[in-house]
Amino acid sequence: MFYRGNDNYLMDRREIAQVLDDMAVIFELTDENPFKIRAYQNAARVVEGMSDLEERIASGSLTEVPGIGKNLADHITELYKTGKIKEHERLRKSIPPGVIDMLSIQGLGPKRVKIIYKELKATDIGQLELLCRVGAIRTRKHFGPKIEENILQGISYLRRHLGEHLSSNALAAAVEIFEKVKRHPPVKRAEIAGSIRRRKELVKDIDIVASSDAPKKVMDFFTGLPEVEKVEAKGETKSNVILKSGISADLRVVSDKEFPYALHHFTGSKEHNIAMRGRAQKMGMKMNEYGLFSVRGKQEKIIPCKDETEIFARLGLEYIEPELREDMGEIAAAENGTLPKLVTEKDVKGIIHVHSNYSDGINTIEELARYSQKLGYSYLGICDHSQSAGYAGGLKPAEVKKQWEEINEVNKKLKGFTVLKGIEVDILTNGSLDYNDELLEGFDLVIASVHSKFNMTEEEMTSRLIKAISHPNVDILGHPTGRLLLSREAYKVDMHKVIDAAAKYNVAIEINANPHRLDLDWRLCPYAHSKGVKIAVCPDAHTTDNIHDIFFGVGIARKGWLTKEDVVNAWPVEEFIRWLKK
DNA sequence: GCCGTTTTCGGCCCGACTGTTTTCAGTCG
Repeated sequence: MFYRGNDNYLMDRREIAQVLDDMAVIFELTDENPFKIRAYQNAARVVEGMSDLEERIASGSLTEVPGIGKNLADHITELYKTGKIKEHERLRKSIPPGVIDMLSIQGLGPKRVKIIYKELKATDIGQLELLCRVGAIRTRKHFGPKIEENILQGISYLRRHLGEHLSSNALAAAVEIFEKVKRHPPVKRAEIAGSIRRRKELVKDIDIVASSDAPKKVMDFFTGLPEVEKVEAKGETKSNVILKSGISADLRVVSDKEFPYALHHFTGSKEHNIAMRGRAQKMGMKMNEYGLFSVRGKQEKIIPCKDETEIFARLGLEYIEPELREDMGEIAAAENGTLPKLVTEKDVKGIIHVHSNYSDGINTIEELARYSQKLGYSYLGICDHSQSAGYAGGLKPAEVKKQWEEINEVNKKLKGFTVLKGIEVDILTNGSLDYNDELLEGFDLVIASVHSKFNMTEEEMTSRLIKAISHPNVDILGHPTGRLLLSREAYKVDMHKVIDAAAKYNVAIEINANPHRLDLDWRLCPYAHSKGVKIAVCPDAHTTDNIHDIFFGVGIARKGWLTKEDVVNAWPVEEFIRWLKK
C-alpha cells in the first residue's frame, strides 16, 4: 500500500526547505526586509525541486542555481552537513514558540501577531484567546470587535482539530518506525493498521500490529527507537509512545495465530467492527481482537484463519479493502458480491494538473514530462494558473501561446508520451472564466478552480460553480470546496447541486491529491458515481516530487468506492482525449 | 536575501477583500 516516496534525497530536501521556511517566518515577525523573506521562501521551494542537490553541495556550485546566492548556499551547506543552521537556532530562541503558533490562526499574519506579542504581551494562543474574550484586542489601532471574533473562530477551528495530523505526515512518521519494527528479528508479521491503513485524510495516531513469540523484546525495541520522544505506556501486548514528530504511536504485539484478527480489529473503523461483531453474533460466532470463535452455549472454539480474507469468508463475506471499512454499506455489498474493484495507483495512466515554471511551479515542462515518463505514466497535462492569479504568476494570453509552442517542441522530442496543453483557469466572482472563449477553445484540457472571494453565501457560491461548469470548454472542476485540511474550512457550497450540474454538463470533478486538500471529499464520491460524474485524481504538483502525491489522491478515490472506469486519468490517452473533445 | 551588457546599487509582483477607517493596513492566494 505504501507511498513509494522518491529516489535519493527527498527527506533531506524537504527538511532543508522546512528550515528555510521557518527562518522566513521568524524574519516576518522581526521586521526583516520583505525581499529577504521572499528570498528564503523562494530558496526553500528551489531546494525542494532540485534533483542534484548533493552533487551541487559537493562541488560547491550551489550559487549557480537561480535564487541561491552566497549566503543561502552557505546556510544550505551547513544544514546539509551538520543538520542545523546556527543562525536559525539563534533566531528560534529570539521568539517564543507560542507566538509562532499564532500564525496558524486563519486571518492572523505577522503584522498582527507582532502587535499581539510586543504590545499586548501575549506569548501563546491561550493568552491570545483571553485577550479576545475581555475585548483587549480592539484597543489597538486597526483592530476591532470583528477581528477579535475572527481570531476566536480561528482558535476554535484549531482546537477542533487538535491532535490530528495530515495523512502524509502521519504516514511518513509511521513508515519510519514500522520498517524498523518489521525488520526486528523476533517479529514475524507486522502491518500498519488504524486510520492510516484505511487511508483517512486526517489521522490521530499511528497503530502498528505485530506478531511475535517474544513480545517483551519487541516492546523494548519499539520504546527504545531513536524516533521516540516519550514512552506513555509499556506492557507485553501494548505500548504507546509519543514520537519526536509529535504524533502518538501504538504498538500491539500478539501471537502469530492471533495476528489476522488483531490486524482486522485495529484497522477498524470502530463502526465497521461493531457491525462485524453483530454479524458474527447472528451467525452464532463471537469476534474480538484475539480471534473469531464459534459459540455453543458456554463453549467457545477458535475458528482458525490465516489472514483477513479467511475471516471475512467465515462470515460469508468477500474481502473488504481497508479503505471501505467505515460501516457505510461495505458489509452488505460484500455479502451480495457487489463490492467495486477499487482503482489502484498502477491504474493511473496520466498525470494532470501540474504547474510548470511558467507560473508558480519549479520545473520546466520537459523536466516534468521526462520525470512522469520515468515513473511509467503516458501523458501529462500542464495546467498553469490563468492571468488573474497574479500572486502565482498567472499566464497572460501571449505567454499561453508561447507555452503551447514549447509543448509542441517537447512532444516532438518524446516518444510514447504526450504532453497536453492545459490550464487551471480561475473562476471569477460571477462564475465566468479568466480568459475569453477563443483562447479557452485552444486548450486540450481546462480545469476551472476558485482561488478568490471564498466568503460568499452558499447560494452565491453554488451558482458561481455551476455557471463555470456550464461553460462548454470546462472539462474538470478543480479542488471543488477550497478546503485546506487543518487550516481552512471549505467554503459554503451545496456540493450535491454542483455534482448534479457536473453530471448534466459532463464535467469531471477533481480529487485534488495534495495532502492538504484531498478535495473532493471521499464521502461525496459515491453520490458523484451514482450520477455518472467522472473523477480526475490530480496531484496539483508544483515540483516533480509532488507528482508522488497522486498516492494520496488514489487513496481518497478508493475510500470513495471508485473504480478505474470512474477516473478519467486512469484511461489510456486516446480515450482521455476523446472524452476531452466531447 | 538575490540579481544584473542598465555592472555593485536599486529593484524585486499584485489584486481583491475585510475590517478598519474616513484613506488605509493587513491577509490571502
